[in-house]
Amino acid sequence: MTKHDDALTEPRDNFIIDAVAEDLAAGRYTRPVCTRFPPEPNGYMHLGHAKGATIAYGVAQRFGGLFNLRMDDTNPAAEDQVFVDAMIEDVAWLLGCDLEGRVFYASDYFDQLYQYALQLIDKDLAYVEELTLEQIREYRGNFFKPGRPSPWRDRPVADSRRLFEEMKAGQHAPGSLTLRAKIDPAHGNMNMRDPVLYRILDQTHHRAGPWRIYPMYDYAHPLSDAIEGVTHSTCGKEFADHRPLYDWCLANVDIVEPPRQIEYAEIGITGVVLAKRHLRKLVESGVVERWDDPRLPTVRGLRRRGVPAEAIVRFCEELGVSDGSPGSVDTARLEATLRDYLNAEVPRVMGILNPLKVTIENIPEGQVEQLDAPFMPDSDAHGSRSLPFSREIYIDRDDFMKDPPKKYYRLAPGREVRLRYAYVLACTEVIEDPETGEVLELRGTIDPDTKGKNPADGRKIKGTIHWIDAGAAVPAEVRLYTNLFTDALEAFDGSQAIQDYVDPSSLELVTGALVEPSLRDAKVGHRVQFERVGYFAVDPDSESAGHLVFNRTATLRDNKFKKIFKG
RNA sequence: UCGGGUAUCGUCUAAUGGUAGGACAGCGGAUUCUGAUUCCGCCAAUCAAGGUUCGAGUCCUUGUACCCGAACCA
Repeated sequence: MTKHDDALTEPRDNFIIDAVAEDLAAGRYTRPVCTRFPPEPNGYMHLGHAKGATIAYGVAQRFGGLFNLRMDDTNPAAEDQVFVDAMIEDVAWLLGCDLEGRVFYASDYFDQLYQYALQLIDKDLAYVEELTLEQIREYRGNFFKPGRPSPWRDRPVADSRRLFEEMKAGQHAPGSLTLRAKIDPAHGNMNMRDPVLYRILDQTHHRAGPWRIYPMYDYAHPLSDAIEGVTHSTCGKEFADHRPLYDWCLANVDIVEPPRQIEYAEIGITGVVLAKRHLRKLVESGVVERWDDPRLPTVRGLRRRGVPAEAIVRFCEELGVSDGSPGSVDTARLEATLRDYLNAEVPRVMGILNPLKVTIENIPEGQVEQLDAPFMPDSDAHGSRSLPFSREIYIDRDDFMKDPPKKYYRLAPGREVRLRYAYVLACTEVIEDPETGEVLELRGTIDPDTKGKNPADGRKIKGTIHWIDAGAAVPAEVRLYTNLFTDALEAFDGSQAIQDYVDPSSLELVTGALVEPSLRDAKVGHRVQFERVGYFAVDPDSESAGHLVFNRTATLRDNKFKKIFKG
């Protein structure tokens, strides 16, 4: 079922797995273990969803069971088919599976759900309410004040049944009537104070068609789980208070071996905003262009940035599942997992963000040497390519300094560096703009006896830099991303405008970059490491832009280098 | 003030009455034709107070702190 080799095969044991194992041992279910990921199709999938999907999928995998993707599409006012399609695509990509026909819709159960509601009415466990929204709220009380019974609570069963049928038939105005469970108006748990089961909506369902009554989450969810044969229904702890109602619904209609809801602690990520309304605000206000902006924590955004699905899944798994109180992990954790994956999997190439020309005076004009360079050092994993090398090359401006500090072991006047996979280069001359002092070009010589070996006289070359032959360099655009938000986000409590926390330099556009010739026909999505620079992926814009566009997926760690300049 | 939940290194997470462990972050060092990777080392925790027990992070009592909950949203 999965295409990911290592990531999902052996999820770590956790308290959910223990609970499922206990249920199995106790013989609670005669059907196979089945879990589900139940997004509402009213937005794009993000990291928070990814964790939920990973957990549910992992439990199913662990027990050789089934995994359902179910659209919790019970509120047509908020939902849309484009989100349904996007969600299916994202989940399939993330999990690396084709879902094998296991995509379901709560809206497909509307008829069955209606029948169950009739059962509740007939058992005098549900009644049709005539109170308005405001009245219901007032009657319900609050945390400190118990609710009191609705005057319609003891309406005869036959009346409720007739009214409910009329609601379905569209004979009552939206908001005029609801169906309520008859549980306990004064219950300590607010969810149990005669919760609304059905409301009338003047909406046609994007999938189910011309319905007029729509089930509420608390009613539709447990029954949808049961209808699908779900055994274990995982969700965030914010639903723990809903579990009694989940169980009540299942216990009072005609259902055997009811599914079991298990809540785990949702976890935040520092520096990341997941709330749908804030994400939407960022898109609508134009802070980011689209939902797949590589700075967004949406699955589409991460994917476009070059983050592999396996890395996301592994991140979710490494986080673990706990029933503790929810906290926040540092973004560094995501990056660590990402780098770990990329480091092991991605080919090395050379790319220059800010080119500086170097003329090598002891190479004759017109001479081109082909140098063999592996795509993965010390490994045959990706084979190798041939790099042209001639009199004119480019290096990165960051790799040259006129007046370098002591520990700077790259190029400087009179100093030597190793050109990666080539020769040792000495800088003999710096050509500057006489007015601005800007370095225009360097001249130097190579030591011809240093290909594949160190200088014979034993001198140590401490630095190695990347380069690209001037005649073969391919122009490219590079987009450098950092966190979308400034550190001020820490103080964000959800009430301010999220746009005010956006870091305007979170995207840096580099238009004059150069990449090595092996990348000329790189496909969209292709991931590489520009040696010494970072990890990059080819952006879809490459197809329309007429040149290669790379997104920086992650930087390389640079813990030692920082110190050279910061003392 | 009601209901539910949770307290373990800075962070996330193990330890199911028997050596408090791992990962991330941080800090040292070694190796390196990527200042990457890799390797080694260091730092660092059981919310508090009582109790049960040969033995408590785990069980009990009391207290404290934090999270969630008052849509005809999910």
